[in-house]
Amino acid sequence: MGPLISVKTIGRLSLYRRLLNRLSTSGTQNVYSHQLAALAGGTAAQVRRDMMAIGYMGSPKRGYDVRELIESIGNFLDSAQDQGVALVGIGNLGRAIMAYFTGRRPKLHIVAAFDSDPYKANRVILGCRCYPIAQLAEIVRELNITVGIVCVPANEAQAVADSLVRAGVTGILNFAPVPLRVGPGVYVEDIDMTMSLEKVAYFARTGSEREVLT
Amino acid sequence: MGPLISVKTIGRLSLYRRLLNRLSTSGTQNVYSHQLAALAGGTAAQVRRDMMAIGYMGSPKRGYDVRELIESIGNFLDSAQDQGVALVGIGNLGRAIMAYFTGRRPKLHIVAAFDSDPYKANRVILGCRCYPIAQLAEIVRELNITVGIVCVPANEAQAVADSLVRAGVTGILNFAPVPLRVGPGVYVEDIDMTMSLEKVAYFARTGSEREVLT
DNA sequence: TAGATTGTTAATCGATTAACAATC
DNA sequence: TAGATTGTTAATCGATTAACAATC
Repeated sequence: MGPLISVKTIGRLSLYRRLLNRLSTSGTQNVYSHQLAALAGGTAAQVRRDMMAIGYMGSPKRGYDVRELIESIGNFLDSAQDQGVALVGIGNLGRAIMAYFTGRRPKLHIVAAFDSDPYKANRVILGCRCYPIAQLAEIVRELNITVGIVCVPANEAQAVADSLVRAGVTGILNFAPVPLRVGPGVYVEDIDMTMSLEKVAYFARTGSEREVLT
Repeated sequence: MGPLISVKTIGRLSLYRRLLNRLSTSGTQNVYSHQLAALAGGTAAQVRRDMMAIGYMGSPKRGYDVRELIESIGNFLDSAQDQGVALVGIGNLGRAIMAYFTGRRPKLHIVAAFDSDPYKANRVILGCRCYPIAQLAEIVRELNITVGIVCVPANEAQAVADSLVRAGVTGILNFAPVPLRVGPGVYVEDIDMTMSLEKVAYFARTGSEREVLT
């Protein structure tokens, strides 16, 4: 059992790594907490706390070593073995997400896609095999898939989530515009684009002095 | 100047309204805080706090009136006039988002799209006129657009955001995998799908007892 | 009335911020 | 050394939770 790390910290680590990769390719070898904070849109103290949380120590003289830090974050975030991902719902959004994630992370692959529409199933999209949703449980078990991405309409989302969990999935990224209810062993991250757009529209209208709240 | 409401509350109101609309179409007339909380994945106390924040009062006997509550939330969230939205970046994700939001909210329309690729510009997608990015400032001002959606690659995102803000946009929904820096008068909501997927993969692997943290 | 739900206030909890000694 | 940055601890802040009187 590793150290206890919050959801927010895990998310920031993902962001830090991407920012560090960009720095690295442009030749930067060291970075100070306030520099990384400026890039990430946070505070220097928060960056240092996050680094302490994963047990990576900097030095007062040179800050953090970019290469070592990327590696330390990878030790935390990345799985040792390949992790399979299932995408459910191959509509516009599903296909865009498939294209977006393909080849982005070496250990994290979308290895199967599912759709209730038989015309969408039984083909190959971006190198990923698509199946009818009736085969979901079978394929998820067979391929040892642990992560699901839900891109189906709101009224199908809960049933899809239930099927995924029953088949052994323990983490779900949910794009359906409705919260999912799952058991205690399963982590769900909701991406609610409608909510986000309405928030933006609201604060675009009423001014951003309220942005400071929370 | 209306009452002070937090970003989180505004987001939840958006969710409540959608859930209430579903209840309404299925004939439900009243709802209790714990029922709405169960649907939204929150607590009853939180729902009641949110209702108090927008000044809508329930009754101990009948809880909240669904129809009135939908209307009260609308008074808060919705603009009196139409609000124009600009979408920048008409790749896979951009087109999916365009399809996703088209016709979803009566007062919130994507009225212009932009892309740096001339082959994508100067056409109509889903009823929305597309322009070369060179015309962004001009069109945004002309159409009084106040909300921008950024779907361009990471290395172009900050420049696009700067252009949008200069042209008068005061709210940005950012899908580019990099945080945007904007001045104080502008609200930015980041949707970082890579971060979200890595979080899900991490907690799918390490178990969800840590999910409780934060 | 009895009872569940409501609005409201006080207590708790966690995260952020500020302060500071240690380090290169 | 001087000085900026680091890890660490204490103070602050905000939100959530719990407790409770008021209401239909």
